[in-house]
Amino acid sequence: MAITHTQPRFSSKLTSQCQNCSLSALCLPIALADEDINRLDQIIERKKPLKKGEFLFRQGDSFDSLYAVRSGTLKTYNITSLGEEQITGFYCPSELLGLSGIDSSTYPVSAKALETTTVCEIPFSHLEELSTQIPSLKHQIFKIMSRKISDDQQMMVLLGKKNADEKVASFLLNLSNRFKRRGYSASSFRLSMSRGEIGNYLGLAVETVSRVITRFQKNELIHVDGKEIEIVNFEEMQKLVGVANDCDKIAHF
Amino acid sequence: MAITHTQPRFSSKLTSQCQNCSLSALCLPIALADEDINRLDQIIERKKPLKKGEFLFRQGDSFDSLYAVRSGTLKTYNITSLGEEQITGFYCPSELLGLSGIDSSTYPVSAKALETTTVCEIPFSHLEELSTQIPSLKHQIFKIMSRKISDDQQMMVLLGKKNADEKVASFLLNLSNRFKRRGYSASSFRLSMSRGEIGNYLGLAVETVSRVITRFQKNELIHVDGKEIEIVNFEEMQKLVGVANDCDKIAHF
DNA sequence: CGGTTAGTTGAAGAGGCTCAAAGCAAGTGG
DNA sequence: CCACTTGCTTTGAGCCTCTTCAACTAACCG
Repeated sequence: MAITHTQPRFSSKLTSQCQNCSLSALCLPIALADEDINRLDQIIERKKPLKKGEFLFRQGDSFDSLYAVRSGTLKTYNITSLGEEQITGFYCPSELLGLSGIDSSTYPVSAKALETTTVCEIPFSHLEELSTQIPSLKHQIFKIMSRKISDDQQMMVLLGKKNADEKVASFLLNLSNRFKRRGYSASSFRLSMSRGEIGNYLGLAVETVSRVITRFQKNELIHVDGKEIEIVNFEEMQKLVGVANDCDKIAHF
Repeated sequence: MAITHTQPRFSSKLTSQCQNCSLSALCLPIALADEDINRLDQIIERKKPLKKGEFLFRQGDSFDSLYAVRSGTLKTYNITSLGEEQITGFYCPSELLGLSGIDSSTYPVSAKALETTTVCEIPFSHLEELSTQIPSLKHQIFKIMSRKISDDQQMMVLLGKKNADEKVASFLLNLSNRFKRRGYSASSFRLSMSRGEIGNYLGLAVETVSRVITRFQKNELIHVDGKEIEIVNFEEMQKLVGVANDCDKIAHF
């Protein structure tokens, strides 16, 4: 489990790892009192980094923990009856994964690192126990799960109603917003997933993704260099998406 | 709010409405002790029936309550930037709706009755409070939300990867399973939604839905009479879906 | 290096959409 | 009780978007 808790736990001077963490404002501890953060901090295990391609958990593994991404990126996916992979989400730093495992006591998806990735493991039984003692923590969990539900429903709209251009534009703007939230550039970032994974996620063929991205570049909406993306014309991109989607959603977070 | 609580509340002889409700095994109270069910029962308001087309709540309304369907059916949908409706779910008796509103304090979708419908209103602040006192209730809420998340992800797979036949077959088998769970026939049921609404939900044109259903009937997979559906050949239907989807998911419930 | 994987580009084809029209059921008013 | 409206469903025909198949390039790695 490789935890490095060398500091006395309830010292009022020495802060917990959660308090030091640059993601704490986005992650679970939001709106918790200092002493509560310390209690949460105690149940969290910092795991050693995953290398690209390694599993955090596999579809069918028994569910024990939620995970918060500290650095890197993961994808979750499940294997369809035909043996093909279907990606259900990408996870960036500060984002929580594993929520879908609570119900069935096994993870219904696999989680794999797209690059070197570190996570905080949050044993769910401890979290649940702690949430009994800290109502605001429980509230926070409800909110996070609720948000996941409405985000997924936006994704359903995207998959059901949008064409290839709209899908790719939505995807890029969504990533842009997620980077922005944690203080990185909204206009310039690196895709940690392949074109194939983007297509899989968006319900498009690889070739279509490639063509759309190339066309966006020709029309000077974005600038592309391999996995490096720069969004040049935000207005046009948002017009493509239909303005009212991802951006609004991120705004009220 | 038109509640008809004529019985003394904590009598050990007179059971609560939740206990009498035929849906209690499927709804929230599952796994609660009798006295806890009574406490839950107290915060629940039975609302007067909604007529077809009436709103339970509207996109943007302030979020106060979850709702459990007692009878009838509802759809949830949101309005895209182009002003078109996008259906995000259908809700049958015993199913809970409103979960996506917890995060943002307003409902991100509208809920409209597809036929005469009655619901139980569960004020969320009360539920949350009660869940502090009853850990198993809190656990139950986590599970329900988690299940919603994994169901929605299955839906994303359906929308992203499946063709028209597979979508319609999945939809019908999913409904079949939901009817079965609450004791109705799995093979014979009535669609409370129009072809247009099915198409909207599945990301298909009305015409396509109509054609697929007609073809299923020709191939003797189902028998159709307007909104009445009878599934004749389950094996073939499940082959279409890919076997491993909805059915498995329902099985481990 | 040769081998492998990821990405791009072109051409052909299919699945589902759009448009248009007609059938059908339920309700409304004369 | 019938004519008319209204909304939902079905069916046909043509078109368009995206997929599939294939070839080619670039990058990466033992």
